[in-house]
Amino acid sequence: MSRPSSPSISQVANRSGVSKSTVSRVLNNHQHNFSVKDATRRRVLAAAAELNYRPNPIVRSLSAKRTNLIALLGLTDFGSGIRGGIELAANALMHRLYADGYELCVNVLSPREPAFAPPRWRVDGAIAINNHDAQQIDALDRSGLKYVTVNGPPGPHGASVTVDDDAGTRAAVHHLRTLGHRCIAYAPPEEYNLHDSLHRRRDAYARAMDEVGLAAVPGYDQLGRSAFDTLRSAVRDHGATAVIAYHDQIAIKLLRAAATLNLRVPHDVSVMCFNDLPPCGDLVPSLTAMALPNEQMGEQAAALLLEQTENPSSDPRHVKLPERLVIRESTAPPPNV
Amino acid sequence: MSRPSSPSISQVANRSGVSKSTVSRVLNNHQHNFSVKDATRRRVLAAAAELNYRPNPIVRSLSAKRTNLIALLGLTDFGSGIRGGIELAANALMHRLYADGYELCVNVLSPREPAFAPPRWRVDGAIAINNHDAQQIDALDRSGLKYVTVNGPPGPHGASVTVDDDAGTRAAVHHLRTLGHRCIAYAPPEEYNLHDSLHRRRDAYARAMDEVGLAAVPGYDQLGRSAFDTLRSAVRDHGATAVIAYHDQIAIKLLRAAATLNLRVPHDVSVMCFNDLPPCGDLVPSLTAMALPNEQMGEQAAALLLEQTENPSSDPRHVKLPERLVIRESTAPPPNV
DNA sequence: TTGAAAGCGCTAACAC
DNA sequence: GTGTTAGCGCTTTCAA
Repeated sequence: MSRPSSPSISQVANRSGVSKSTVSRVLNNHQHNFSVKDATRRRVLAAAAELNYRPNPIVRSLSAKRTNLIALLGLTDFGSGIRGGIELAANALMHRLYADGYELCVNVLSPREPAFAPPRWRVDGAIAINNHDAQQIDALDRSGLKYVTVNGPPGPHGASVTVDDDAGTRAAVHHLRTLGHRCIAYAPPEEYNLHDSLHRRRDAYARAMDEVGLAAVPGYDQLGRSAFDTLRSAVRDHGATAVIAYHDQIAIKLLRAAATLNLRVPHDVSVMCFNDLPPCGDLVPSLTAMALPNEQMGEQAAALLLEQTENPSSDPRHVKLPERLVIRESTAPPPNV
Repeated sequence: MSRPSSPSISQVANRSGVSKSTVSRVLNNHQHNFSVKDATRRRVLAAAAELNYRPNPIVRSLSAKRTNLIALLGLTDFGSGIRGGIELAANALMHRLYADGYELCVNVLSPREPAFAPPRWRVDGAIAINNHDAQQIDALDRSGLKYVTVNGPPGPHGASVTVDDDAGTRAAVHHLRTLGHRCIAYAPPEEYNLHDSLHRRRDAYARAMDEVGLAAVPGYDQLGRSAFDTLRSAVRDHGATAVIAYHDQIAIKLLRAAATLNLRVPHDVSVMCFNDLPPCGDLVPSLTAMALPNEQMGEQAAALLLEQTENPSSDPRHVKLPERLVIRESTAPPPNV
């Protein structure tokens, strides 16, 4: 309950024999209407270093115009033991922002807090990750804060970084078609989720199949079915020789379902998935995957946000990043070729 | 850059026609030296509700004695795309604290920030997750803050929740021994990490083998070797018929190594691992695992911390939670039985 | 080139 | 019962 003993700006001021204002101005490198004698600056910097002084970024935000704080929104829990690529994006993002002199602040975590509510302290911008729809970020959008959505639909006034699931799906279908497959199924996740990739990939599949003159295998739009049922229906009832899975987790279940059904992968049926995360490459057979550009998403998000905060009048940009086909063991020509 | 428009306590005060203090006292349910007319209380609550007022928890911590904030320390990045169980612990912890009226606050994230530095705003307690050693939490320990370490060694003045790797390892060896195995290897992770489980499990393995009169298979203490090399050496050079893996990730690589070496699991070699996380149960073969009590760790951590904060003179407690054997397909009697 | 003082949102000690 | 005021750590006017 005791006050954390980290040094305050007053202590630095005392130690260096100047006022708090001067300390603040020196440490923040103020140029406007301000200059210091070199000796003073050095004394201040020395005192700060000796005390290991670090300003409290949130207190600073009480009064400062610019805070160098970027809020990371959308983190309402720590994951469910199932990890997605978004962590990789968040890491890349953090490092990029840091390089530009910003810090990332994560909202206080509480089940009661709305997921994308702008923070209650002042920040220079916000990143909304994995928002399901545009409505979810309504409050953020109306706050006037500059923001970017990452891997979710953009809001009216924000920039966005998304992933080109359309092209990715087309490339996936193309890959399988080139191998000789003519009956290609799509496996939605076993469990509902609200992320828009759920619809995006499903619809992209239907479109891509249509484009190349193949019929979508029934069941592709059926949610809540087990991987086992999806695979059995696709292969046994509809003659599918390949399955594109919504993500790696469902693909792993498909591999197991195949084993149970005495189907060899890829000999009897090819399996591939979106999102190339561990352990995709280590499975037997290793999984062909449409890799998502996780790190690039983070970097782009940081870049787009900085554009906005540093040039407030610029129009928010929308970037769509390509996915990348990683061919491994789980896809091969169909049995009858 | 514009100030987020979230309402301040002054606005609530204006709207309800009372002073800020009264608003504060009503909303914080003060009892000591304070009572309100019911009409006033209702007006305040109504105004707060209408404005959707939420106090800024960090600003509150500037002056409040008690903040109802618990700091979560140790989160320096968002993960590496590889799942861990600690997220499950953190979730359980958050919900438990929330139920008791606390909120969790995550430090501002920055690569420059020391991992376990106590926050620079006032909190009622702290949780340090996955600390590697006691030294890492030195600053925290000296701060006088009440804290718990979760899944890491305790500090001199803090409570701790750990996992009984010793008993777990013994149970793993017992399981395999009961199946008939006499030559049981241990596979350390491919990549170095600093977490103390690295030594704990390795040493526990050596001890457990010793206790039942079996010889530890050489290589168990060799870090940085690939799963493939570990398995080949254990099976080919030393006749191992079973391998206990440090975690699920290395176990998955062992499965692949086995396939490459034309070893069937579990027919030729049994594989099991610590940490039962997805996709352990979905692999082919599904992995026998020593499950870690992730959620319980979180709950216990919250409980131990609350004990400390609510009864500051009580001695910090140390809880060690049991692991649980989950038998699946990847372990079976050795080939020659 | 620097300091004093006000103020950010909130709580707590002290009035009345 | 309720208001007034000081102060938490920091930045930013305004003065000098």
